[in-house]
Amino acid sequence: MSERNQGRTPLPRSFYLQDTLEVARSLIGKLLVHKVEEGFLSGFVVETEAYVGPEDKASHASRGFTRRTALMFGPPGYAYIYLIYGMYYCFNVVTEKEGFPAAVLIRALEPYEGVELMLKQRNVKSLREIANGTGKLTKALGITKEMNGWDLCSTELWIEEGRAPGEIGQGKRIGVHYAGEWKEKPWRFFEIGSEYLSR
DNA sequence: TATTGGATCGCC
DNA sequence: GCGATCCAATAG
Repeated sequence: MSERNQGRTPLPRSFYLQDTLEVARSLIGKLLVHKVEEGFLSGFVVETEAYVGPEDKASHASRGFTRRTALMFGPPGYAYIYLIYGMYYCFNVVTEKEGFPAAVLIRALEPYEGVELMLKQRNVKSLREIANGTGKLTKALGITKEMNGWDLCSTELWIEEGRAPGEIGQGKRIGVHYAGEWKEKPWRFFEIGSEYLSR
């Protein structure tokens, strides 16, 4: 590693190489960190969704290999970020081996470091409003399309060991009404009882 | 080149 | 419950 990172250790690429559902479940309790000029902006992951393979009609990759979805077909451990509804960014981590399109969408965080700056960037007053939604957490952490394709095994934007998660719940994915039978898959994971979940 | 609609959010 | 706002994916 060319640069010291104050002792912080990003999860290894082997973590993202695992089965996508396993990654989605294991991410609960991990810490997503963005290093900025002012310091660190971070939060514990409390809600995720898995998008798995070329058949999953809820996944962008179901349309095949395109310029947009190329990252999902690539090697694991990279950020897949896209603009939605013209205004908000969604942050995903690419999973599984190269050639198999899959990713995990991070839907909500429990704020940890840089709370004051995140409150300011979100223009809200309470902790629970900072990152309780996928478009909200990217704004809070300052994640933009510029970071699409960034290596998460790096010292700028990464995920590291966080804390032990509480009990983990599972349910249907949100906002994928167009996906036919695939919208019924229980591929959303969340920490039961967390005050920082979306919706 | 033109059209369409979305892995959302905040305000009415 | 609805409009914002823009880009990728399609169709032509």
